[in-house]
Amino acid sequence: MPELPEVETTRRGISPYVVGKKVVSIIVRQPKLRWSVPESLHELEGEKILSLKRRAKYLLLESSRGTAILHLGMSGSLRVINVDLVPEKHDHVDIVFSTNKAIRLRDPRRFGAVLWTRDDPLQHKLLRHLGPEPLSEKFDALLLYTMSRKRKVSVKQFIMNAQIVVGVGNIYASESLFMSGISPKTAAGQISLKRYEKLVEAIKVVLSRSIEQGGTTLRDFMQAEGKPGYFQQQLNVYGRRGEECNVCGSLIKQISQGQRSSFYCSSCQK
DNA sequence: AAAGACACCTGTCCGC
DNA sequence: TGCGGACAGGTGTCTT
Repeated sequence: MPELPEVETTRRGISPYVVGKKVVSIIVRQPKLRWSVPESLHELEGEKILSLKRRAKYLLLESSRGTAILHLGMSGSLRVINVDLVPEKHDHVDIVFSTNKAIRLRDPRRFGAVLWTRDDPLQHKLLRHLGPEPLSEKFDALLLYTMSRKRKVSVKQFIMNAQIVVGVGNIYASESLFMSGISPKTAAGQISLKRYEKLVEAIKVVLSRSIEQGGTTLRDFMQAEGKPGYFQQQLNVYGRRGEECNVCGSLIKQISQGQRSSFYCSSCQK
């Protein structure tokens, strides 16, 4: 479900209910997520949340004793609720605050994660080797150009590789490639610096626009307060197989790359 | 080292 | 209308 814009939308939505608030309890109804929820997570109980940060698609709830690391996987969402709201089937974890509000993790497919670290979360095994944030200055055309030389992997899979750049998931990879006029099938190593400049600009524009719109709701993504995202109205190719290209009218194609669907316009993207 | 396949899990939608 | 199968917004791990 969530790519970077959806995770960032979630972070902004829950932030007022979390930062500076005291955790009174953590309820784990289903510990079997992607990894088992560790017992040590309860070290957060009694602690005040000092900050709520995002790195890639991970959310980091920092306290003086350690940091909870949350990931929403494919189907996870976080909602702000009143503590007495009856949990439903896939509501696996609640972090309850002294305000009588809680953040509730719902995740039907259970590809998400809730972890705990006492150390610098950025040095955690899962975060340590991540590439730059796409909306930071560290992410630029020269980086993509340099990292891609001699690489035969398709450009679409290349920009979805979190070691190269984080946060570009399946929707926004297709959308960014459309905006920059690059075919998803092109080998990463064959793309010029000039074209990577276009691609980097497109990734930044697509992601920031989506954040402004509250993310993309395809099926079930909801912001923390229950509203859907609105960016799906601006999708040019994702999920539009067989429909007319908004620019040239050709029919949008769908192919499979690395067992993920890619959507593109074969006349606008070369 | 890079690239590809597969794993994890449940819900929904498509085609017959 | 019902059913099986394909597919879904992610990513770590194993094999080649």
